[in-house]
Formats: sequence, C-alpha cells, structure tokens
Amino acid sequence: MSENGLSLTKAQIQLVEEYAVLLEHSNLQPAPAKILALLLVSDDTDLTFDQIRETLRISKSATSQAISYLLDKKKIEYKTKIGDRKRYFSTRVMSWQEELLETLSGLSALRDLYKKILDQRPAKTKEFNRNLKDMTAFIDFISKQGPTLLKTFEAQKK
Amino acid sequence: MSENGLSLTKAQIQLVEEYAVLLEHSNLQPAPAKILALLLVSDDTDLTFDQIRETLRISKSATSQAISYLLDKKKIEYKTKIGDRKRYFSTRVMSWQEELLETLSGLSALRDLYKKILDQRPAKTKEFNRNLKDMTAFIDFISKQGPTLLKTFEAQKK
DNA sequence: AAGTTAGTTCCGTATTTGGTGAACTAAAAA
DNA sequence: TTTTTAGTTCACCAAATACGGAACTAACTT
Repeated sequence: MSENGLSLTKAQIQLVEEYAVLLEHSNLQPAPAKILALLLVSDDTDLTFDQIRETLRISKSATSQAISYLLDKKKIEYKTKIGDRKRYFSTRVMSWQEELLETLSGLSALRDLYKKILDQRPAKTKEFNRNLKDMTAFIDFISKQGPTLLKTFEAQKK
Repeated sequence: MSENGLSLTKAQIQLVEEYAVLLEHSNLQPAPAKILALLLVSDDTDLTFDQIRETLRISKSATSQAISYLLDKKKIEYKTKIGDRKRYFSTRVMSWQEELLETLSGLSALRDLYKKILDQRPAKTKEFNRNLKDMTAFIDFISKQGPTLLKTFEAQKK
C-alpha cells in the first residue's frame, strides 16, 4: 500500500477547488469536476487512477465512476505505457478545437427541437416566431462557421 | 376559484416535456425548466403566474420560487398591463442576440481562471501550456468577434 | 372595514444525488 | 497455482434538493 498522492501547492489546491466549482456550475457533478480540474492544474498532465484518487481523497468507486463518466463524455482521454498496466488520464485541452467543433455539431439536436416547436406555433405570434426561426438559423450558421472561425483565429494569432 | 390553466394539445405537452428535459440536462431544475419550455411552446407568449401554475400543476411556492430564479438569471422577463395587477411572463427569445452577447461577456471569468492556472504551470509542459494559452486567446477572440458574427449572420440571412 | 388578488416566505417531507465500503473480476506476476 | 494489480459493480447511507401546504403580506376593491 504505497503513497501515490501528488503534493500540490496551496495555490494549486485553491485553483483546483475554484475551477471545480465553476465546472459544477456548468453541469458537472463534484467528483468529475474535481478530477477535470486536477488534470488541468497539476504539474503532471497524465495521472493514474491512484494518483487521482489519493490526491483528491475520494474512494475507488467514486473515482472509477467519475472517470468512466468523463471518458464517456469525451472530457478526458488516456494513454498507456508498454510494460505498465496502468492508464494515464489527461484532459482534452490538447484537442480543444476538436472538442469545440464536436460541441457545435451537438447543437443540431437543439435546433431540431426548436424547429419542431416552431412548426406547431400559431402564425399570429409573428415576431416571436421570426425570432425562434432566427435562432435555428443562427445555430446552423455557427455550426457551419465553426471551422472558418477557427481558421480566422489561427490566422490572426501569429 | 377560477380555472386558469391553458389547454395544450398532445403535441404541445410532448414538446414541453421534451424541451424541459433538455433544459434539465443543461443545468436547470425541473420546475424552472418546465416553465421555460411552456413559455416557448404555448400559443400565448405571455402567461400569468396562475396560468403557469395551473397548466403545469405545480404549487404556488414552487411557481413563485422558479419564477424568481428565472427572473434573477434573466431567462424570462415580464410586462404589466395598466389596470391589471398581474404580471405577464415571457421567455427572452425575442432578445436572444442580446442574451448571446451577455453569455460571451460572461466567459471572461473562465478566461481569467485559465490564465491563473497557466501562470502557475511548470514551463516543461510546453505543448499543454500553449494549448491552454490558445484557449484563453480564443475566448478573447470570440468575445470580440461576437457582434461581428451576428452582423455577418444578419447580412447573409436575407 | 372587510374581502380579494397576486403573490412570497417558512417549515416539513419525499425524492434524488453523490458517495462509501465490500465483494468481485480479469489480467498479469510470482 | 496463488497472489497482486488495476480497476468495476453493487448495496446501502447521508446529505442536498425540490416541492407541497399553510400561513403571511401588501396592495387594491368593494
């Protein structure tokens, strides 16, 4: 029974907690939020199950479930090392552009629902309907504009 | 004791429930989610406290608390009619562009936190740090690009 | 002055969630 | 073949949340 926990500075602990709270406000449960935050803040970018578990002092089951959830939602990924059974988990910051484009594609479900709502609305609420229609059109617009936007961003970065 | 509930079609009930679930998945509690959904689906766009309450069959307290919450988060607004004490609540679809720009400004808190995290990271995780920096730069970029994007959208709509 | 209306606030409870520990599994190591 | 590693799954519990009911309030009406 070895000690795998990382030693974080006070500043790092503070940042993990702060970012975790922010993530909780945008729909993540506490344990996944803390894991994601840890993976962004810790010096090592690739952490094992036990490093995560012992650093955050959560149980094996909570760790297991949170990691499964984050993998499923593609919030994290892992690599392996030959001759080593452990998995090394990391956030997907490295591929944030890809993640952004996925999010944009995911918006089509919302647009479809808006369209269904619009289709059954009475014609008389004209301005309301026009705005709802504009919202669906705008979702289509940014979904298509996404890659272009990223290119523009890359170009002006330099 | 009068009957204020709206009579929704089966399709409308289905849409309210479907949209409410979607909203619950993005961080809203059940009662506020149902109210927002109702205000988007119902033929009338402006509903009173009792119309909402009776249509959704929730208690006065749940209705009151949900409405306060939604007003506070600027998800809904209300108007009054002279000679009528009631408030008429509506979703802010009419001002979705404004809402979008507010959301973009709200992103600055996230960018600031990313910056703080970046500032304490070791220099050795070079690619990781570069990506994190790009994320903060991209947040700045879209925050500034927001109004322009809306203009481009309006232009190509026609 | 006594209702009535349009809500709000408070308290209790039912439900949901978030998490634990223990038992289990599958693969690798000894 | 037994033990260790690296997790997973399950049954249960504690805490948080969402909601209902009842009492309350403030403004208007009669």
